[in-house]
Amino acid sequence: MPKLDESLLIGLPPFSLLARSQIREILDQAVSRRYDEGTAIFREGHDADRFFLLLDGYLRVIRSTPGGDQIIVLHISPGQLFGIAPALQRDTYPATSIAAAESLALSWPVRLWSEFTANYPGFATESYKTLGQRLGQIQETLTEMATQAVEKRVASALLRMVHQSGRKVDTGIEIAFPVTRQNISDMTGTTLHTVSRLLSAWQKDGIVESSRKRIVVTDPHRLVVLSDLQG
Amino acid sequence: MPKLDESLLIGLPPFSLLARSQIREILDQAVSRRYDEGTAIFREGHDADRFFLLLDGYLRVIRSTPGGDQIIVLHISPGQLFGIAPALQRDTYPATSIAAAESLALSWPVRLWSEFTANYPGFATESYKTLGQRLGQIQETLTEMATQAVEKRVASALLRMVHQSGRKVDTGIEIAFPVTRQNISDMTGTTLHTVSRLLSAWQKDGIVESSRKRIVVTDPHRLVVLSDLQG
DNA sequence: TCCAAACGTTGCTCTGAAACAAACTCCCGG
DNA sequence: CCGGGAGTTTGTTTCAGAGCAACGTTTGGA
Repeated sequence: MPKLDESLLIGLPPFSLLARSQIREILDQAVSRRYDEGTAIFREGHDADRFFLLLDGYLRVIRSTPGGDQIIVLHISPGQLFGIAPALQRDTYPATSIAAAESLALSWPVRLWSEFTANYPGFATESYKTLGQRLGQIQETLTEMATQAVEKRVASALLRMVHQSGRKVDTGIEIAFPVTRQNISDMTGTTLHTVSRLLSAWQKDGIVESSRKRIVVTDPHRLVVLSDLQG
Repeated sequence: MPKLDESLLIGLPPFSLLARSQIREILDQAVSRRYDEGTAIFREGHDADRFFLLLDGYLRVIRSTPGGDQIIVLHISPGQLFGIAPALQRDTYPATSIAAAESLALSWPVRLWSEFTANYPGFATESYKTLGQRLGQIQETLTEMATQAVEKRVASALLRMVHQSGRKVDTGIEIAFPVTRQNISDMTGTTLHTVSRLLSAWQKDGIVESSRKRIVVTDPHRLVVLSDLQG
C-alpha cells in the first residue's frame, strides 16, 4: 500500500475542519483500494465491518428482491462517505454497492467510527447530514415511483444523474459514468425496452444523444419539462 | 398544561437508561398535545423547530407531489420519536405527519436536541437506530414499488400495518387505526378502486374482513403467500 | 482477424390496472 | 328523523407499457 497523500481528504466536508496532522492520522489508518467497473464493494446483508469514502469514480447502490429483480436506489459520487451502517447501529449493510465506473475508495474498520465522531469536530454532523439528504432523496424517488408515469420517471432519473455527475461536452452535458438502458430501467422500475424507445424518441427530438453506455443531454430544459409537467 | 407523569417515558428505548430525576427533567421541558384524527402535527417544508415523541395513537407520514398526488411513506406508532429533522441537520421537515387516529404526543424545541444527545446516554444511539430502520424500510418499499405488481404491494402494505399495529380480535388480527381504501392506495401507488376490488376478493376468499375504515386480517398466512410469491 | 457476448433497437400482441361512471351505505350533525 | 357527505362497491372502457421475438451493432478477447 503506497503512502496516501493528505490532499486526498483536504476540502472534503467530513474532514474540512481538521488540522493536517489529524488528516495524516486518519489516512494512516485507512485502506485504499481500486475497484474495476462492475465490482462489488460490499453486499447487502453482509457484516458491516468497514465504512468507506469514495475518492474517485461512481457507485451504484442497489437492492434486490428474492425474485431476482433489482433496483438502483442511488448513486455515490466522489467525496461521499458510504457504507456508513455503523452510524445507524446496523451490523449488516442494507444494500449492495457496485462500481459503476472504475473507482477508488478508502475504508476504515467500524471500530474507528466512534473514535472519529468523538475526536473530529464536524465528522458526525457531516455524516448525519449526508444521511438526511439520502433519506430525503429516497423519499422523493419513492413518491415519484408511486405517482408518476414511466416517461417522467425516466426523465427525472436522467436529470438526477446529470445533476450529480454531469460534465460539459461540446454538444451538451454528459453523464460521467457508463449507463446502460438496463441500468436506467433499474432506476425507474420499467423495462430496458421502454427506456430504449424513450431515448430513441428523445434523440429524434434533439433532447439527448446516446450511444452504448454513454448519454449526453443536449437539451436539459426540455427534459425538465418532461419530468415536471402535470398530466 | 397538567403535570406529566414519569411513567409515560419509563421503558421507552430513548430514555430507558435514565434515572427518574432525569426523566422528570426531560418531562418538565416537554409540551404535550392531543391531535384529532386527520390533524397535521407538522407539514413538509415548514421550519423544523420542534421534535416529537408519540405517546398514543398512530401517525401517517406523507409526501405530496406538486401535481397534488400524495403517498404515505410510513406510519409512526406509540413510543417512537418523530420529526427528528434536527438529528439530520435539516431546518425544515421533509414530510408531513397526520394523526391517523386520535393521538397524543410530546414535543421539545430543537435546541434541546443537542442537550439530550450530550447528557443522556443512549438517546443519540436510539435515535439513529430508529433512523436506520426507517431508511431500510423505505428502501424496501421503494424496491417493492419498482418491481412488484399491485396485488403484492397491497398485500405487503396490509402485512406491514398488521405487523406494526395489529391487535388480536376474535376473528383475526385487526389494524389498530382507521384505514380507508384511499389510504391503502396512497401507500401502494394505485387507486382506491383497485384496492376495493382486491379487498372484496380477499374477503370472499376468507383472507380479510373489512368494513368502513376497519380491516381485520383473518388469514395472515395466505396474505404472506400473496405478497411473497414469485410470479 | 474473427467470434461471441453484451448492448441496443424495433415491431407486435396482450393484459393489468387506470379512468370513467354510477350507485349504494354508513355515519354524523342539525 | 332526515339530509348530506364521506367512504365503498361494481361495471365498463381504454390504453400504457410489459412481454415476446427477432435482429442489428459494438467491443474486447482468443
